[in-house]
Amino acid sequence: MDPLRHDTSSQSVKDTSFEVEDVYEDDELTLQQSNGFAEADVFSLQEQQPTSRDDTKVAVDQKAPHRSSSPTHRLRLSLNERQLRAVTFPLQSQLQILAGPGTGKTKTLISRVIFLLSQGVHPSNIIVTTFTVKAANEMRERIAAMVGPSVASRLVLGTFHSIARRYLIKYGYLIGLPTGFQIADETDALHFIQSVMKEVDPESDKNDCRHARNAISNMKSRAIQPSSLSALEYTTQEMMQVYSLYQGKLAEANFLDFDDLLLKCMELLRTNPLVVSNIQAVLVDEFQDTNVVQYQLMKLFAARRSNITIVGDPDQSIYAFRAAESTNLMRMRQDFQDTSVVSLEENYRSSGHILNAALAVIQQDTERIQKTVLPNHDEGHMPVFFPARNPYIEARHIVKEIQRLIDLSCGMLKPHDFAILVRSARLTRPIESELTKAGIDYRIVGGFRFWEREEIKLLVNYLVVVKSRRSPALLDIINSPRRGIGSVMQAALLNHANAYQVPIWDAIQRAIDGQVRVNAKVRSSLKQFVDIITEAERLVQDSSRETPLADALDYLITALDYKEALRKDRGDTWAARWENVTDLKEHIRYFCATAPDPELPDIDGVEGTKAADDVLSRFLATVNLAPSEAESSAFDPTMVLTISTIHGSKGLEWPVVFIPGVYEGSIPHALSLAKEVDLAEERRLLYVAMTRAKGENI
DNA sequence: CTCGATGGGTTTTTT
DNA sequence: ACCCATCGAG
Repeated sequence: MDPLRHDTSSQSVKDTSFEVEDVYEDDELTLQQSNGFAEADVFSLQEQQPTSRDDTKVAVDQKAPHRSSSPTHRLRLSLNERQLRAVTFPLQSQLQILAGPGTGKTKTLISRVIFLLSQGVHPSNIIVTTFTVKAANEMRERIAAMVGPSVASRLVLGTFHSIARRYLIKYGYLIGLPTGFQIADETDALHFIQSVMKEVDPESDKNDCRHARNAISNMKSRAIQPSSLSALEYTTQEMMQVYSLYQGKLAEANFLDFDDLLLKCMELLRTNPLVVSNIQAVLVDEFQDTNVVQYQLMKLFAARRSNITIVGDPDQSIYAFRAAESTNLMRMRQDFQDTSVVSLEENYRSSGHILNAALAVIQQDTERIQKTVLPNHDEGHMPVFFPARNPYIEARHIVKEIQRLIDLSCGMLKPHDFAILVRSARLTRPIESELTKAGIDYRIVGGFRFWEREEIKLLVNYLVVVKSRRSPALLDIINSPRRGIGSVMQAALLNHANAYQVPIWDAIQRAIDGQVRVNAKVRSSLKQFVDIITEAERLVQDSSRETPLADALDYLITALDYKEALRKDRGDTWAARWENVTDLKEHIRYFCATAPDPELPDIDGVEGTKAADDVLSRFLATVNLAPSEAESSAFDPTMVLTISTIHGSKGLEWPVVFIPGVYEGSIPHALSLAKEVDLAEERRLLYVAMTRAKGENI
């Protein structure tokens, strides 16, 4: 027998299961259950939502033949007692599922969704929020595997941000939001802040801007308005002024930043609750990481029936720096006095020794609420502590250990069974170079994200300019690749734009037309630049093409001679960068071929805006909200090891986990040493990292 | 004016 | 390793 495989049949838990068959056929939901939770074996319910008229496209699955003769979607879930109780908890109530690491949290949440469907709740009347886009996609896939893609695709499922965006696109006009708003990513936001900061404090540098950006985002996450006086307890008059001016700039350019998406959606639902009147159930994953605004949004989503299920674990709250408040758990119990709590205590993931070590870390927090953890595995191996003199020795040791374990297990452990989890993205460097020396492939999640890479951002910014002629993006690309438009020329253009109150794009046009004095060389460069953009725009809008967006990108890359530019400019890293460009091309082709986000259901009595959602805007929104890495599929996925920040590792697990840099200054981070609340978060961070280890009964 | 070379100072975590 | 400020060459 495979000694590394966890043998589930030895579980002491009572196995309970239910099956869903032909769940969705012609608007009828059928559930078949066995030895499960209800007396009736089979019952079916009419799709009963009068407020939803999302019936036009239902026929997709109709070609599925009848139950008796067809292969049916069949699902068997084995749940333990607590999980089952949570899954089948009565509707029209509030439920908190407190689930420690490795207790089957996601499985329980998914099963609850299936349960709700089986109870006749229409999928488009269920909102499920997840913490990342990746988690949302995985969840949709797993649900689709059980109930079919047409049901799964109708769930309103995504991050708070992406769901908010969908509501705002459709109903934003109700609160006077201009159509076609754009989402400001981190770079855009910083650009705006920068220009505001210059006005307020000409001495300010980039670091001050970052600081301001964080401070403002934190206020917005708490729903503090720029006009709020009480905010002065937190921050300075000056900062509030920056905040206020920043909001002005955003509005002027028709931008919403991440926080605005949530705030505007909150405003929308407060003033127009009808918009979510169809919603029968709201489920929130990673509840301990929601901020106040998200909590309010959750309540607003559920305003009609107050049917709320949340899953969370205060011990894994690691986003307080982003204004997440795990006290939302208590807040919810106060707001909804009948809230029930189910704790999942059985840990199916880690060995006993690992759990004990992890608990020893987190129990140092005296404020913490004690929790029962029942290891389902044997004690297993002791975790190893290796004191290293410096990062290079540490990296070498880790890589040697990985090679040793692979050899020792006779290839049973493959590189993809290993993860290296770091506190800060930059700590990966020595490790990367050791891995490269050893010839082990790795991928990095979090940290240097695909979409944040310079070459990717540049090309995306070209697309942004093609779409909107947006000034921040325009300034980013105007001299990249180098075309002789230096900072002085840029300042001149900017000046002209400001003086005449026109967009920078127009200033460029005027320079070409000779209304602004420039020398011939610059003029021809500008002309060339403008031509490239207009030609790309023509391609994007050419509806006779199959993949206009991908074609436009190809054109841009060729016209810019981007490969050559990289080779010339980027020394030894140009090849890797070019590879990223190839990945981007592939990603866009794939994107062109994929279906858009499902539309929100129409609500009787509320006019929705038909999403004028062309490929390019959809793509750009995806880039902003879902900076997931584009999986480079070139190599064997089992031969790839994972490097991730601890934050990025949440919800994942590996047989072997290394946590480098566990020393004061790294974990806990130097910037967190001053305050006990921050230290507590660092402890939880280490706890999360340690509990990623999937213990095996060897 | 632009560009490339040179040298010094640096970085938490992210939707 | 990357970002920035500075400076001299074209």
